Amino acid sequence: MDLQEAETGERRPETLGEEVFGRILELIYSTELAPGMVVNESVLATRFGVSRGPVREAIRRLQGIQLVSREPFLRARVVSLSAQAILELFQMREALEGYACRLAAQRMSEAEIDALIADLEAAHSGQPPPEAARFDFHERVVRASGNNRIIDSLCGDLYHLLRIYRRISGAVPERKELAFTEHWQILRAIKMRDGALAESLMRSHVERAGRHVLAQVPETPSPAATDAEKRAS
Amino acid sequence: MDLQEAETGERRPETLGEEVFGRILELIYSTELAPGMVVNESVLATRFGVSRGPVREAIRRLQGIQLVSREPFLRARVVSLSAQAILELFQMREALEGYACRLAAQRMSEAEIDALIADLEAAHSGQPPPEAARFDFHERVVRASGNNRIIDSLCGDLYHLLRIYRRISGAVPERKELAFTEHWQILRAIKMRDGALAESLMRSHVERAGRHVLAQVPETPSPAATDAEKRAS
DNA sequence: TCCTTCAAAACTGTTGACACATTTTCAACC
DNA sequence: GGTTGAAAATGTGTCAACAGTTTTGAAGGA
Repeated sequence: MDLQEAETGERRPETLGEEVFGRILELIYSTELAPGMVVNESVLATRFGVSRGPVREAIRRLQGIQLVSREPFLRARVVSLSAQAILELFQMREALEGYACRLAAQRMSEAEIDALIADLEAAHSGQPPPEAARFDFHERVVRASGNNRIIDSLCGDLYHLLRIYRRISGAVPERKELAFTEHWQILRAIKMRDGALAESLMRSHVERAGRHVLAQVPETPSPAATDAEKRAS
Repeated sequence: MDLQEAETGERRPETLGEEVFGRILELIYSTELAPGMVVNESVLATRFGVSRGPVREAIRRLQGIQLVSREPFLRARVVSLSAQAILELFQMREALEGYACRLAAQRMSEAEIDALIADLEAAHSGQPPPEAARFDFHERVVRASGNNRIIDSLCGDLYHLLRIYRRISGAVPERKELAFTEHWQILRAIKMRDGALAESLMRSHVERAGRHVLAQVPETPSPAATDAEKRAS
């Protein structure tokens, strides 16, 4: 289980801090570290076979992207988003993805647009892709905006938070069909170079998605906070 | 110069990491650590009379909010924004502050709006306030949006970056007059509860401010990068 | 003179130990 | 039986030393 030995293939020297960061992220995604649970430095350090330094660094980085909350001498915990916080998260997505969509309508080349349309339809009609190269419409549009700051914010920090709560709303067939239609309309607006329309459509789409997630998570202020203590020991 | 001794007044236990973070921030604001200059862990540690641990933590936090750039084993440097990066920064502000403005138009009470109008006019007609309680129109509007995630992003991370480059465009009388007019128009739209108009006006206003900053910083890919080495030694 | 090579210097990454704060335990006391 | 308060236990904050990597700069060759 040692980290050093796991690094067999030669690649450019990655620090332990980076590695541990990714490992903890996986623990959070897999709900082994569920929202509300405590993130213990020593426990993780011994588990990964490293000292507390790199673990501490990784946790601080997770704090930076708001995945764990913490105050000076208190224990760190995986964030447990309230309904209010989820609403705010999707509002921020509305603002940023809407604007990114407007930029994309201005900057994408005809070829890029056509390629994106083709990929969208292929992903919809074809069988589910091999997960490795999954088609992510939102990420594609955001990256097409060309604004690296917005790209980093949406595909970095916010994406991690969304991913925790995406599992909830995933795999609902009817929603999937509706999403395809909305995605297709957005691309149509981009192809027409109507930035304002594209932005408006994207906002509506994100807002709808947000409402859907909120409906699935009606009232769970800190679901795993209590029994988390048990499992941590 | 020791940090422990400087902390004479009793307050709740703040960690050295927090303290050092603030100190380095001040060094960056005062241009003692100018864009492009190296941020050396050991040097700062001895300067502040602490070990490298807290300094390292503070630097990592500065990396998190994108004020210093760094790769694994390379030296950390204060970011030196390119024209492209400044453009992207203001675009993100457009998206976020515009949306915040729309939210503010929906959520502010009549009393809050009137108070904000009064403060705006007082700050404009009256003599420059005592700096401590400076009137910041943008921050007031953003906080009025009620979206904590957007508030943290704009008043936290982005604000630090803007502040470094705000010095450049500050104290230009004609710009100041124009800004007041634009601020006043935005508030008028908010009072009319016209969120779409308020958002549109705020976007134009931010974009104009961005162009103004860009005009002052035409071509300086890394101005202090070269002579920074000298001063660092 | 310029480029290459290679060792010393400087710096960052990592570690284990120690100091301090918080939480929990548990016994004395109302 | 419930409450209070001190001490143990747990966990975070800080430090100094060591290890690995990058940079520096001087010697050697074309």
